[in-house]
Amino acid sequence: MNLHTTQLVRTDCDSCPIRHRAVCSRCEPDELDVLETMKTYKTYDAGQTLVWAGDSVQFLGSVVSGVAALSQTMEDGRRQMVGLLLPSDFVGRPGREIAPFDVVAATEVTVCRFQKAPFEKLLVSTPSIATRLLEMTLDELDSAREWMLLLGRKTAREKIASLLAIIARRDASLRLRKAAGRVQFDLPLSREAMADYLGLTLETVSRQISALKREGIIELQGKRRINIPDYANLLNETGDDTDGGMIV
Amino acid sequence: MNLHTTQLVRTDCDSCPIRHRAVCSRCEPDELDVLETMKTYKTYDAGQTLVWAGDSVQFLGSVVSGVAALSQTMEDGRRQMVGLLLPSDFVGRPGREIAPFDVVAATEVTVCRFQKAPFEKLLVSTPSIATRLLEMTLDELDSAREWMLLLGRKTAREKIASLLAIIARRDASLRLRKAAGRVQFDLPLSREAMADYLGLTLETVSRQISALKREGIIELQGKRRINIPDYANLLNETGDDTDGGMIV
DNA sequence: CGTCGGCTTGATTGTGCTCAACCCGGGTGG
DNA sequence: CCACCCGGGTTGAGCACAATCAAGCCGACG
Repeated sequence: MNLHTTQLVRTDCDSCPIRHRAVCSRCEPDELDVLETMKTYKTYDAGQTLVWAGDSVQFLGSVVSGVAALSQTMEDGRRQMVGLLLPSDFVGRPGREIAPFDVVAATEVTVCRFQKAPFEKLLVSTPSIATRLLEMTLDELDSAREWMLLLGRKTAREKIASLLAIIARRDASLRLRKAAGRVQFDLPLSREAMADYLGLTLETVSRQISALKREGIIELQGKRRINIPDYANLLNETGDDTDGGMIV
Repeated sequence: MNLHTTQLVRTDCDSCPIRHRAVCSRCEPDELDVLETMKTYKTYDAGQTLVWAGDSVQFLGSVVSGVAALSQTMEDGRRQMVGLLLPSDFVGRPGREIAPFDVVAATEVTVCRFQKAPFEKLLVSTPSIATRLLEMTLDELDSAREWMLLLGRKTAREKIASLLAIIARRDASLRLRKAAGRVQFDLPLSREAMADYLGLTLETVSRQISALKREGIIELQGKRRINIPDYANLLNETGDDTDGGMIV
């Protein structure tokens, strides 16, 4: 479990990298002061489980850095990822005692955590947090529904292209640019994690990545570094409206 | 478009069948009075589209009776249903101008509607509505994630069994009973709608239903009336934890 | 140097899709 | 009243895409 890597730090909300996108993005300075006294940072190793499905939930919070995966496992071992938690995304749900899904760190992950009960009280008394959380939840619901189209109707090739396109766009927006023309980024997911997310086997993932590489739509440096000569070509392979109606 | 069937009615919230489950379930009498002045009922024919994806949203509201489907279509015609709206479910999302998905009546549907802008104002000033909406949205998000497991990892047979099990349970809960032993109900969906929901073709849906019938797990009276001799047997075919960990 | 985990590639299989014919019941018009 | 049509559903034959089973590659690390 590598507890030695777990850290407890406290930093200023003003200088927080996710300040403008997280649950607290609409908070007034005095509200932030309250949060500041409640929060604790914790960092998890890649592969560590933050929350087990079925366990009672101890804390809620925001992903500050790294990537975590929300997933579900059937008795016979079939697994499906049902959400990717990226920086600024919210972990846990107020008002529910038991966690419905596993939360696993895909990379090293740092979370800004709050005890569940105090945060729930805050939610009632602080509309700026409640409203933002509602907004974020509605966005996540839309993403989940987009993902349902991918899982139900897209081909393996389209699934891979869609995932790469989404990660590319997200990565671009993180450095405040628009994904277009030549783009490159690091995959935060292993082939197996991609398979779990896309509803495929890892062999199929590997084959489709090879195919896209063979056709020059993507280039690889090592296993994880992806280089896209022309983002538009990649979008053509996603099966989506090429003129950007996609939500995520 | 059968406009002649469209009705405008006004009824008392106290006697509303979805009073205890809808967005308004936590409202105080005075808050209900406000809603009462704002609401309008409208009934749609089966097959009618309540909202087109991409159009600007005119209203929000609750499904009072009937079943509506939320769905998405790709340019080449592939379609995926991404949500079923049943009585008490909320239609539309505050804070978004453009509808991301089509909303189509699967059966005749009656909706209790509010103009978007006034309702959004109410949302800010009335925590009992905002809180309830957050809770409902979180529940829907969980359901969507459950559905992702089905779409990504279940076999055609498991998909059909899961859908039937869910409808059976829902139907039972509507008449305040638990699904167990012998159960029967009407399918609110055509074979095609089932296929759209399950990420299958209608031929596969038909074949799997025939297979379940052949094996005595279900019985049919006509095309739509389903009779389940033993609900536990059906659950065995869903691929889920048989001891009821399922959410929906 | 050997091992191990993550990944790639190959051969084969099988589930669900496609294309196509047909059935059935209800509604319509001659 | 019957013939016809039409939409929804069923069934069949063949195929294709992704899963499965299996071997081997590559780089990191002890």
